[in-house]
Amino acid sequence: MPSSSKTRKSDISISNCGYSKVLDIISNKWTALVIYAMEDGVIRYGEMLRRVDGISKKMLTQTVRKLERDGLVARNIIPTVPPSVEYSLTPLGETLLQPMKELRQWGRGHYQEVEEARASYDMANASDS
Amino acid sequence: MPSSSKTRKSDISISNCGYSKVLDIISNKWTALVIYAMEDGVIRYGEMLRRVDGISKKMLTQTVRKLERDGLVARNIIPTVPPSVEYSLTPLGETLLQPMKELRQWGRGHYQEVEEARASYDMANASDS
DNA sequence: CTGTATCCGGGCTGATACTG
DNA sequence: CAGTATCAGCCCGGATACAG
Repeated sequence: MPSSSKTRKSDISISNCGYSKVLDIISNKWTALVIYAMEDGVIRYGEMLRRVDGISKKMLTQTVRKLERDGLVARNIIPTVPPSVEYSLTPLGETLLQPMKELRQWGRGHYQEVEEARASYDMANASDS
Repeated sequence: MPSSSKTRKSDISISNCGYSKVLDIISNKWTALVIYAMEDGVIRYGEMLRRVDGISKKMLTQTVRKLERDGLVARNIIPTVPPSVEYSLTPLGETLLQPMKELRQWGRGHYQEVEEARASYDMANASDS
């Protein structure tokens, strides 16, 4: 897993908007969930593994590393035996938490409408190929 | 392209949060960009193709169809020769636009910090494998 | 407890060509 | 103009095993 600054796919054509840059950060499957696991403060690795339901160790590490690289998450290694590692949001990460909360609130408030729209759409197009 | 309501991968373990549901809508590569192309009002297919830099016809259609199914976008077919199709946000879509704008604003305001953090991180870990 | 390494399958995505 | 169809590649992400 190179920590290179090599350009990724999303660098090619989505650099004008400024919004896409945020997506590059939070659009991964687990990123947002991991951030939310830290919204109440410091949390340890194993605790996150439990809190973020369904995530694997691999993806948790990968996600948290990326967030650390982006400066949104701080990692604090406590040299005990066995070792423990604490994660928390940086001040920068906290500023991102605000807009994300609004998005979550939108989801809670409107997702049912979305599901109804889907059902309605599928109903109307049920006979199509 | 089935319009089936078959469960997708993201249904398995990310149904508790309510936030993930929003991600299911906007986390695709192009979805957010397409929504933004409509933020100023009605826009035609070809115009979007130009406005959303780098998107292919296939992905534009696919993205816009999904949004239509989710009830966020309205499609208005004008029976001319050659035909033209207008897209616009539904009232529900407009409500989503608000939180998204805040996210975009965050990106504009903080992305430079993120880039600096990345550079710093890469610098510190340059010698690693 | 906190990771890392490897395999591998599926879906997203781009490129291209075709259609009404 | 506004799509659809098909092919192929690549990366995401899950499972599993191993390590400090």
